[in-house]
Amino acid sequence: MKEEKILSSVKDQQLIKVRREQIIKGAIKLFKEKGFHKTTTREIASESGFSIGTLYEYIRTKEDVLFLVCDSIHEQVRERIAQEIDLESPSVPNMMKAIRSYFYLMDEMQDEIVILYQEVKSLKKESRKHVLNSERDMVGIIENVINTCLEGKLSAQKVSLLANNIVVQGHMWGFRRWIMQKQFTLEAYMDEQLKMIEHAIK
Amino acid sequence: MKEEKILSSVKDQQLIKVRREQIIKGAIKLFKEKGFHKTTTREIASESGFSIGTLYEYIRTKEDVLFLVCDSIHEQVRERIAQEIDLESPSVPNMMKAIRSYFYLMDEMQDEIVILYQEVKSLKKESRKHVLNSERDMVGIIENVINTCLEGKLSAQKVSLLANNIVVQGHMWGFRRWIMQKQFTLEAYMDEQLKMIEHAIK
Amino acid sequence: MKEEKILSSVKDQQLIKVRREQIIKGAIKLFKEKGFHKTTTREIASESGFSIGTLYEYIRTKEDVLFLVCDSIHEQVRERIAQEIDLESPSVPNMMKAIRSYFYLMDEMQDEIVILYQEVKSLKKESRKHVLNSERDMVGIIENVINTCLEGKLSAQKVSLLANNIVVQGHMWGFRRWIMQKQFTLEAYMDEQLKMIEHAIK
Amino acid sequence: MKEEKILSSVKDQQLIKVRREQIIKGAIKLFKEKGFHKTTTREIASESGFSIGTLYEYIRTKEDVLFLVCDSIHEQVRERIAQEIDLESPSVPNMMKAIRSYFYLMDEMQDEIVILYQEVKSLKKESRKHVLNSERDMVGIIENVINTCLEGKLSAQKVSLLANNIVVQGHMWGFRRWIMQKQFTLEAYMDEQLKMIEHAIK
DNA sequence: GATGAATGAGTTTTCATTCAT
DNA sequence: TATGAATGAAAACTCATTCAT
Repeated sequence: MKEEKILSSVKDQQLIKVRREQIIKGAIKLFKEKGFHKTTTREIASESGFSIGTLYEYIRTKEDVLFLVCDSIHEQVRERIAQEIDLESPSVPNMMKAIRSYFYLMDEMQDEIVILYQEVKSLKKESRKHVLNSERDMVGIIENVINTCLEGKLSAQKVSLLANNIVVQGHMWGFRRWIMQKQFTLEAYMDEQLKMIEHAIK
Repeated sequence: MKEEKILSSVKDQQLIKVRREQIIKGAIKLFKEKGFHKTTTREIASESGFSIGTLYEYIRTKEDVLFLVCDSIHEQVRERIAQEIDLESPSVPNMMKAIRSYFYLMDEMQDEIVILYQEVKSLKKESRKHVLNSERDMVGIIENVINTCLEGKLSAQKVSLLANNIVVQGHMWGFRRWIMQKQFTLEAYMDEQLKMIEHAIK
Repeated sequence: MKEEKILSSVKDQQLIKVRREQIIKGAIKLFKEKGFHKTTTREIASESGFSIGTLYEYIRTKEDVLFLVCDSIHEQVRERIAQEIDLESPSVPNMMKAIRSYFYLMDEMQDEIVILYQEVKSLKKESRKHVLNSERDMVGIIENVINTCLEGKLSAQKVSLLANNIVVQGHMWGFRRWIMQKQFTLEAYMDEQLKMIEHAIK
Repeated sequence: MKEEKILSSVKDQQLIKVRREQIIKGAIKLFKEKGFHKTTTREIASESGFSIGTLYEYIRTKEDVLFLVCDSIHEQVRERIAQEIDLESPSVPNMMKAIRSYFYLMDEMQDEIVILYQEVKSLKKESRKHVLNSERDMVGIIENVINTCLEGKLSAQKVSLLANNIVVQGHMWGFRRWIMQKQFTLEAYMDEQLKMIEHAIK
């Protein structure tokens, strides 16, 4: 992980972890409400439960908070997906189940996903790269599910495209909620998308 | 359209149009490079070729510029699409041609699309609604193509979902360029997406 | 008068007079509502019925407008007072009648008087002097009434003080309206003030 | 008092008090010289001895400074008057002494009084109301002196009018200094005004 | 004479960051 | 380690004034 690269003047690693979790939690709440730019460091500090001075003991710049947040969101997604996807007995139905789990997760994490879509560009090159790599990993996980369940029936390119489509379809449920969630229930949305995917892999 | 709702202290409507086009052009260039928040009104003014005072003769607030930009992007997309889509002789191949045209357009307008994805949330409710409505219109156009070419073969819901998928697939070529354009040429991307769509409508 | 000292690029003296009257009328209306500082030259121009460019054909600076206004207010007071005060048959009752006339006038011109109290300090030294001289003239008129009617019964100092008191009592009916006009009708106010003045000159 | 209603981002109440006193002192100096509108917040900050950023830690808007100043002026007057007026043994001579004290105070605070006359209108409704109430209190104090010393000899209306006259006569020594102080010494001014008052209450 | 678009210096206000305690 | 007062660069926006048409 790259989080360690963010410097802190505090020595106690355990404390750093605790404080940063507070920061991430507070910041996500605020970013959901008003976005990164309209949130001030003072607000982040107070939402995190400590003073502005203390905040700056655990980060160097406001952008560090954004990085921490983006990284943490990916971390959460990764963890949850790892828990839910079961590739013990690979099969098309199990692949569908996995995708369904992913969609459920994306529904739960809508606001977080929107943060990623809107604020990643505010990261410096280096951090942005790291975050995009996490995103790439996510695609890799889906690709892996597909490959395992379809036993190489599809070309690598097709698998990659399908995986990306699935990932983005999960996102769009959230970032296009103003249109998708007006016309579909989550179940209907998933059913229809899955049907199309089934057609595509036949 | 809503552009007219942005007040200007200048009376000459023709001049307003010309100046606002300058503003939009300058602002898009800057927003592509550094985003809305990191672009200053002074930069917009000077990139547009006039003084800060003159800028403010044609807009009320910085947010007006963002609205002008978002609206103009949709306007461009709409115009171009209208030109290219030909529904005289509806057929599946013509539908594919239309989608291909749309993908080409999205390729050309990648940066603009990214602006929409990242900055629309900075608009006030009212303006955001207007912009999202333009987006809805875009989906409507695609739905129309599908319906015309498939002669009602698919349910309304399926059509809507398919149209949204196509629209977003056009966008993702741009906003996920760091992953898609590393693995696909534009042609390959379109070919593969179109194949999947063909499967889905069979 | 000093109004002539304000330069204009227009030659036609009659036109200058007409335009400046428009300016004064418009400006007084605006100054009453929002004060000198919060009124813009654009507003003055449009309230006067012409363009900003035309406004600047008849004045040099925004301060000129203020001077025009202050001078005009004094001019109006002077004119009206001259009309109303009749010193043909001097007597204490006639003096009281004159003071009463003055109070009525001050009641009518409350807002204008408030402008003087609040904005004269924004004039440049030169113009301020001129305006203060008009004010001095006003005191002179009242002194004259007193002297004529009391036939020199009071010392010059007493007359001067009494005149200043009367003048300011006229003003305070307006600039302390939030307290005076809550407790007194204009008639009651005048009656009581006149009674006190009568005591003082006995 | 209402000063507490002005928000500060600083927590230390004692420090707020100290800093605001600095602000008030600096601002009064500047307002005396150039008025509220021509004084910039930067000038206020530097005159107060700190940076513009620090100024804004103790106030919200420039208008807050004006309110602080107006409120403080009334506060000073109130304190000083309370000290000087002695109603232990009420009598006409003691009343005269009290008025004299008030006149002395007004002489000392001329510039401050002029600030009130010229700038109160720049306060928002709420703050203006508060300041005018302080002014009403001042009248109340004088009324109280009169009532106590004259044991109800005069009607309530007469007392109110007399008190207002006295208050304004105190002010006019300052705001009409260009005429009064050219013709009277402070002593002569007070003597003559007091004589007239004596006539009035007989 | 009249117009109104263009100008840019100047103003208020914000907020990330630092550092003494 | 934690605090929060101090800082000042930077930003949006205004408006008196000019001048070409």
